[in-house]
Parts: sequence; C-alpha cells; structure tokens
Amino acid sequence: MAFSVTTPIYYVNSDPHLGHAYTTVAGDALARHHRQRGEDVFFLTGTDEHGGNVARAAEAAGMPPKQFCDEVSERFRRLTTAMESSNDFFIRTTDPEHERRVQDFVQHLYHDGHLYEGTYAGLYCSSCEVFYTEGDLIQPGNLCPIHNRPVEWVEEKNWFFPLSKWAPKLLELYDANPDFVRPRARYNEARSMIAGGLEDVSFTRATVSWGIPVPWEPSQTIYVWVDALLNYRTAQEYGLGRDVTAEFWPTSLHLMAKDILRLHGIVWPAMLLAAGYEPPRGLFVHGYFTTGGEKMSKTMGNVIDPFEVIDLLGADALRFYLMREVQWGQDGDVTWEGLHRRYEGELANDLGNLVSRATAMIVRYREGRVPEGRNALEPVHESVAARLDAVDLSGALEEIWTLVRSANRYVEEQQPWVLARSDEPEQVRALDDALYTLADTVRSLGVMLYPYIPASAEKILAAVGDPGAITWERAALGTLAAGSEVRQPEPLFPRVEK
RNA sequence: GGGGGUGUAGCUCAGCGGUUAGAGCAGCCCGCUCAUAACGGGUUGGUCGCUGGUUCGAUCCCAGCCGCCCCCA
Repeated sequence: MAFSVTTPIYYVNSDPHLGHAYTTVAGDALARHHRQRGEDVFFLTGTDEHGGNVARAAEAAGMPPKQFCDEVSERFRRLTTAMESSNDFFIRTTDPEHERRVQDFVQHLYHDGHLYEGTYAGLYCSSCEVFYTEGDLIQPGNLCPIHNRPVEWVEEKNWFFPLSKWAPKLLELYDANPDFVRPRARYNEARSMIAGGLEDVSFTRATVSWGIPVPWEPSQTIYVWVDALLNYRTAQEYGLGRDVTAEFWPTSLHLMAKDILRLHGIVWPAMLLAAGYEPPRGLFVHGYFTTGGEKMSKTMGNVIDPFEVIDLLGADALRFYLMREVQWGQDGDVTWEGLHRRYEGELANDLGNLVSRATAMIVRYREGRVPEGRNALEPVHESVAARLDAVDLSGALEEIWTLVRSANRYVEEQQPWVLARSDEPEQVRALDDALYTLADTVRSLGVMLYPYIPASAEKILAAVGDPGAITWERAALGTLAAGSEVRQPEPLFPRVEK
C-alpha cells in the first residue's frame, strides 16, 4: 500500500502562522499513522513563491524577489522542522526542476489544444501587479487597498483553460467518489459549484513578471495557481531524486483550508483530466481559526505565533492542542488560555501523570519489571483506526483519550497501594494484573499517540521497556512482554509558568 | 448580489424526528495517596440564535430573519 498526502504549499507573501502549522501537523499525523500501518508514504509540503503578491512583498522588504523568497521559504522550512514534521520533501516553486516541469505541462496542454486565447479584463493596480474586484477596493474611487491609489481598467490577452467544458467529467468524478471531498458538507459545496456552472479560467498573466514564462509566449507568465497546484505532481517527479509517480500517483489525500476548495476540488482535477493524468483520490477540507472569537491578524495584535508556543511548551504540546481543540473539519477558536488548559489538564495531569504513576508503582512494587498479567481494559485501537481511515483526526484523538481516562479510573478502582500491603496470593495476583494492565495500556497509548505527539510517545514506549515499538499491531492491548524493564521517566509534560 | 458553512450548558464541542438534550473543562461537595498538589466519585448548570411552518411529536425537516466564517461576482 502507498499513501501520499500533501499540505498546500504555503504562500511566501507572509510569515508562517498557526494555520500553516495546523495543516502541517495534520498531514504529519496522517503520514506517521500510515507509516505505522506499514504503508509506503510520501508526505509533501513546501512553499509557493511566484505571483504579483510576492513581488510586491519583496519590494516592500526592499529585496529582489528570489532573495525574499529564499528568506521566507526558509522560515517555513524551520517551522516544519520545529514541529517535527516528517515530510519526505519540501518543494519550492522556484526550484528549477519544478519550473521546467510546469512549462512542460502547460506546453503539453497548449499543444493538445486545451488552451485558447481570450481577453482578461478587470481593475488592475500596476504597483501591485494584481487585478482586484470592486469589493477589494477602497470606496469611493476604486482605490488600491495597498497603495491607496486609483486602479485602472485593464484588458489583456491571456491564455484560458476551458474549465466549463470539464464540468460533466468533474460531476462523473464526484458521483463515482462520494468521499472525494470530505467532510460531506464540502463535497456538496464543491459539487453544487460545478453543477451551477463554471467559468473558464485564465492560465497566464501578461502583467505579472515574477512567474514562470509561458513557453510559447515568453512575455507572459503562468498564472501562479497553475504553477502552485502542479507542485503536487512535479514533487513526485523529482523530489526524491527519482520519479516516484508510479508508486504514489494519484495523490491519496490533499489537505487544505476551506478557502482553496474550488482550486483543489475543481480546477486541479480538471487540469489533470485535460493532461491525461489521474485526479487525486481525495481531499480533506479543514476550517479556519479565530482567537477569542476574533480573526487573528497582525493589526489586531492577537496572533499566536507557533514558534513561541513551541519554545514555551514544545512541539508535542502545539501538535496535540491543534489536533484536540479544534474539531477536524470545522472552524475553531484557539487561545493561549485554551492551550494552557489542554496542556495542564490533559497532557500533564491525564496522560503525563498516568505514565508517572504507572511506572512508579512498577518500580516500587515489582522492582521495575512488568509482571505476568492480563490487561483488564477495553481496547480502543480499532475505533481509532476507523476514525483515522475516515480522516477524522480529532475524533481519533477523542477515542484515544477515553482510554487515558479509563486507565486513571482503573487505578482508583484497583488501589494497587492497598494490594501491595498483602502477601495473600490472590492479592499478589491482583496486583500483578493491575500493574500489567497499567504498563501495557500506557504502552498502547504510546503507539496510538505516536502520530500526534511523536517525541512524547517515544519517551512513553522507552519508559515501559518497549522502545521504538510503534507499529500499529502493537496498538492492541496485551502485547507487552512480561519482564520488560520499566523506569519512571522525568515528567513528560512539566508544569510551565504561564 | 449569488452559493456554502456555522450558531446546543460559563468554555470547547457531541447529538440531528420520538422516553427526563450529552461529554470534557471550569464551579461546588466527597473520597484517595501510587503519581507532575496529580487521580477518582457525585453534583449544580441549557427558552438547543430568533420568528413562523410541516408533523401525533422538532435541537434535529422547511421558510424567513440575525450574528460569524469561506468562496464567487
């Protein structure tokens, strides 16, 4: 089995923020989970670097575009590293290997008659090199929101992709794949967009210089979204130093926020169908964040910086918080307060403390060896796997947490500290069972939590004498060998000053 | 302007035609001591955005309105 998963490539006109971190964690958790299921995985992320918006941001920063892109892209790369993302490749659309392939792809469409020449007209700001709609502009007077100057009505010759023509094929694709877009509401949304009629899209720009030249008409550049979407294909062709499309194409799953559903659910599959490539197997569309009920923005000064969170609480804390707090597929509200609450209440108190108490008792009552016994708790790994198969990341985590809670309840019910005072064989056996249950349950939690909090999961597995045993079969209960060596680790999630 | 989503306990969210609407957190009471002063039990708390409609019966279906989010114009 092969599984390929992508985040969108992140646009370098602004710095990395929590939304980027979110999609990256989601992709990483899925990638790690599929790897632990024994599948070959290609997990892709990267940066999108062309277009008028980037050129403008570079100019504002007083830098040539490429140098600007190098710097911002590097910050995105640092975010993936800081978050312990296990992406197999980090693509940049300014990679020459990508640029060349984008030209080939577009040339191929042109050659096969899939593009036609048309007129693109709109309100254009020559400083931004961007077309605006009236709603974007400052009224009255149609002023550019960046430059506060009137925009002008500009008409340009562009090459168009006849998207409308592909509507029947797209509908076929949707009807044949009821899970093509998840969650269901987004599928309905995309499908009704198609059924309601599509506009052809301009694939080239005459007025944007920072882009990949159109091969047969080098005065124009390829529209940045065409360039960007193609990363999913080109990365598989060169990212690993060899072409892996035979194994990983079509992409199993594209992850994205709801703002770019139309591009991924409609334009992208149509492009691929036109070129004779198989469209992706599926999309998952997640929501947007607010903080304290309001949009995050620099001007509001309410931005939560992922680097700051990682510095303070660690990558696992951020990963856990994002996957736990926000219902996967819905919009959600994230705050520092909520982050601390989850960190203390769930990571430190529920999970961290469970690991501490379980290991401490085995060290204390059984010299640090896991006794013979059987696990008395109900397993959850099957429902966890089922949730993950349905790409329900927060739902799977919720399932896992029921086992964390059961284990803490189990300790209170068994009262191992009472059993430990007796030499009666029955009590000794009861204590063995209790301690085995705890060690084995903690271990199973380590396996299931590995996709979400990999560093902590590895510490858990090492603490119960089963280091590195992350394959999914080991998520089942009762697979810990008696005699395994247990030590009490340092607190996994130490208390932190707020 | 058009399309889509969303609005359920103080907070984060489940539920989605049918007995007294659920969970976690927070609050309150009690228990325990293995553990990161952690854990467990109990409990308080809701006109299910508003207004109509369909129905024997609606949080759940339909219509309109309001707030917030996204896309397209």
